[in-house]
Amino acid sequence: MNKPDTASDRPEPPTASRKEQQAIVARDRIVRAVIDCLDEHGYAETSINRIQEHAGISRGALTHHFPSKEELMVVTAERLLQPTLVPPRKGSRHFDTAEQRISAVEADIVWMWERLVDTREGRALLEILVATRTDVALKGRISETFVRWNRAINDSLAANYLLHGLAEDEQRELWTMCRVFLRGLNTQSQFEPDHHARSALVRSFARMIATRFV
Amino acid sequence: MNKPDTASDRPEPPTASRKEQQAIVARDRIVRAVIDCLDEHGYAETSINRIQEHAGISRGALTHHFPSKEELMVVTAERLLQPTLVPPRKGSRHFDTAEQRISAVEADIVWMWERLVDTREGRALLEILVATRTDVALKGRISETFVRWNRAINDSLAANYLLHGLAEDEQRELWTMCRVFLRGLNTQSQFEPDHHARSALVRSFARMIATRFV
DNA sequence: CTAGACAAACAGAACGTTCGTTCTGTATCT
DNA sequence: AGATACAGAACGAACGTTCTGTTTGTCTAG
Repeated sequence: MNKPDTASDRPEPPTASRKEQQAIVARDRIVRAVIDCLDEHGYAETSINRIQEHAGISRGALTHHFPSKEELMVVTAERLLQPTLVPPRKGSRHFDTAEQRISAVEADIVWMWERLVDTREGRALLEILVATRTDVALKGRISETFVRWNRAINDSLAANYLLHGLAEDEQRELWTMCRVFLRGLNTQSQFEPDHHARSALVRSFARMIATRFV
Repeated sequence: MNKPDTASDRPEPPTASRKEQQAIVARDRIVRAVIDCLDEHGYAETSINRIQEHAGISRGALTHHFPSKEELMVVTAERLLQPTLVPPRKGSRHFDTAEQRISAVEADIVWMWERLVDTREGRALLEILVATRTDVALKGRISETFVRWNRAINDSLAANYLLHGLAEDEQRELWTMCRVFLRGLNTQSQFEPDHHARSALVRSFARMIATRFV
């Protein structure tokens, strides 16, 4: 119990013995299965049985790596928040004209939608988010992670755009609006089944937000 | 099975016999219990047992009125979409100045958040929406209802604001953005637990949207 | 270098609980 | 009388957890 903190998910910190690597691979397979199941069947129907079958792993192996379902969801949530959630910088971020800056922001918002939100991972995260709202045990385990992530992502995004004309608070607010909107759009498919219509909505929204970046 | 279509939820169409009223009251109690359970415990934990206990009704009575859980969710979803989801008209909707119009739209968006989305009913609807995404049986029963509601609500909102300077398509798009944003905000509490911060975000968003109503 | 103790990885049976549904029976209104 | 409202027991299936084995690397004493 004197290990660093949580179990390591990254391939090799110092060295990884064969047994450790084996465990890492298994844990990875399981977490991926959880993400797939959440996306395909939703939180309510993501049972241990289903995860086990989808991961192609025995019941014993699953319970060995994750003693409880709660543990499974906590680790999955952390995994889903792990990737860099900031659009990649393409060249310099110093823009000469306002129109250049607007286009860049617009493209980044569309990128967020296509690469982060409207994906297996994005939908899986939504399932966990909604479930966490009412599951007090789960909330106690990961709510702090969510709050910290929220602060970190706002800082990263603000740092990504060097604007002197717009207060940092306002920038953070605009990016928060983006995330909220895109998350809401993940549930809009019930009302608007046409995928193109939703994409068009993203573009309109992106343009509206982008023009606020003076 | 030759009844109109679905069971009636409205109090009295022509006359209501004592037995009919009794049934209506029971059904209403049950649907309210479902809404409360969805809000408090989420979709996954809204079991028949819990609903029955919360409604203060026997198991037999529950299964008598709603033979299956799916039926229960369908009726609840229809109930949640039933109320007028358009802000009440306050006086005339003909505005002299642009600033008046902006203020009116802004106030209406805040009204939607406070009275429709950030409520028991709003959260319950979100639970059903998310569950419906992956539950094919449920989807088959209510997806058409969602689509029709979406069209109807856009028409109502557009009709509520007599604008000649803005194309109707653009108005519908703006209102859709509002609904998507507010729905997404219902899941934002995990990232931003401070209720005041979220309210402030609504006001900022409302102002941004309102200024688009030229 | 290797024998062997030990812990970790894995397999699967068994646990009690809860799920949603079905069934039989009783009271009440039409 | 007959249908409807209600009550509650009983059902098998599925849930998440706990348990007992078996295999397989790892580490150390000799």
